[in-house]
Amino acid sequence: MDHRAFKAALYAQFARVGHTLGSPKRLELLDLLAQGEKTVEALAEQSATPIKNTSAHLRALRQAGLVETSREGTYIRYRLADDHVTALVRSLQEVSRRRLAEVEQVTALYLDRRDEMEAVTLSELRRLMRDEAVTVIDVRPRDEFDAGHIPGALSVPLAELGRRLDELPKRKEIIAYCRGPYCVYSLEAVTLLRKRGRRARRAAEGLPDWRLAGYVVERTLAPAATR
Amino acid sequence: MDHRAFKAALYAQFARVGHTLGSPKRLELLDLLAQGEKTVEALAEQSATPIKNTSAHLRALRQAGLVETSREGTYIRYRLADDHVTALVRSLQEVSRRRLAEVEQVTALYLDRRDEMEAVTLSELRRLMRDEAVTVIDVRPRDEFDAGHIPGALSVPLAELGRRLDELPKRKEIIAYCRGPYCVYSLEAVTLLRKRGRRARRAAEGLPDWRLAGYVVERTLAPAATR
DNA sequence: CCAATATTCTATCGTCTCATAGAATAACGG
DNA sequence: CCGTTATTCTATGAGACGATAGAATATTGG
Repeated sequence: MDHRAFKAALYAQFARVGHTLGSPKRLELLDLLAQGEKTVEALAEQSATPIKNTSAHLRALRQAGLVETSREGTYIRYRLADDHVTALVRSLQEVSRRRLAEVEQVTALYLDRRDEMEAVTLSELRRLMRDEAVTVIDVRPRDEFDAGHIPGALSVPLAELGRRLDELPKRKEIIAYCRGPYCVYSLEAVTLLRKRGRRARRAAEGLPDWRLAGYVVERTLAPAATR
Repeated sequence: MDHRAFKAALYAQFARVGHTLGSPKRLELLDLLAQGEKTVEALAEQSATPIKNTSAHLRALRQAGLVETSREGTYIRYRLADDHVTALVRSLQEVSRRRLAEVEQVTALYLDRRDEMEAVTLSELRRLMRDEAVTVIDVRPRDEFDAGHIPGALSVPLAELGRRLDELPKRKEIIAYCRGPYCVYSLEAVTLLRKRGRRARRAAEGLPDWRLAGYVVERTLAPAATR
């Protein structure tokens, strides 16, 4: 085996992984899976994609070694193969953000820029929590909270936030976090909270980023209901 | 613009970058560019690809925002858009390595496993250099050395190593580094050095990784000859 | 302004990929 | 062991992509 053949084989393998990152749906699935393992059904619903397509994409991801499966009754659960996959996806997003003006345009259309400016970094958040200066809420679906959350955070899924406002202290500032830098749950939570007269900001990143930063992640013991 | 449309647009942009990572040649070009800027001609030669193909791939990379160009006389120089791109490529390689048994098989065919075991990590290397315990040689082509190298390292391109052995101290251990974890220059250098009775090891990673680790990189002032 | 050089642009053909439909498989509940 | 549910496998047509050939562009030097 000579130089060229070696290089070609090597880069062919890298490209195999790279190729699976070339589809919007697959990237969305990876982002969802970064929140914790999920069934095909849940992934299909949360990505608004037919189950058959979802299954096909998941197969591609598995063949590239990015995700793994395990069976639980008639359900099959998918999860990321390891944290390096999360890091890879985030790295891709980071490069995209810096390089593609389009992403800025797209996000500007949806995300209010002022909210972004006020976002709390994870290290700041950590300090604020240590000082008990803030109330932190996790506005993701409950199963994602159960699969892993910031210790001390309250699970208040976005859908429940409106009717559970009383549970939250009135004075302390509230920090909402969700899936990641491009997840809009925390943004909507902040908007709602402010409308109701609370002081609130969003975290700049989400739970997967917290994990990647090496901070402690807590799990709810009783395994979550599916979904 | 609603949730789904926003997400779709966002992930479409990420996928645009991801897609360009799906071709072996493009990944190879990115790896080469991580060593410093190069002309199309140099890239074509070093990747053993026709210029036309190289140009086409470079165009794809530029459209995705991963590389930038500048003109210098009749030559056009390409360079990575920023260090995040290097990090992305390394992240991809890391995930590939962990996940694809094939990469291990491929590398095992070419890289001698024992050499890998003895590789010096960059932080170790840094310590050894501080103590002046080793001689460090950069076995990449000289233009890559000029574009950026470990301070204190000697430029000894692999092709010149055989006839320049006298320049290297006889007692001190020699550490060779090159382009990155999968570059074979340093491996071949170590093999040659040992054959000639020197104590030698390779660095586990290359110059781009040194840069990413945040260590100081030195440049040769007189801009290198092309190539 | 013309020739030479480096590079890109445009167009073509074969190949790969995607979405998706229909059939198949695997585990559970009765 | 049979029906049900969750999921995968197989097959197919439309479209996208890669390698590459030929024409075009931009800069330099005369």
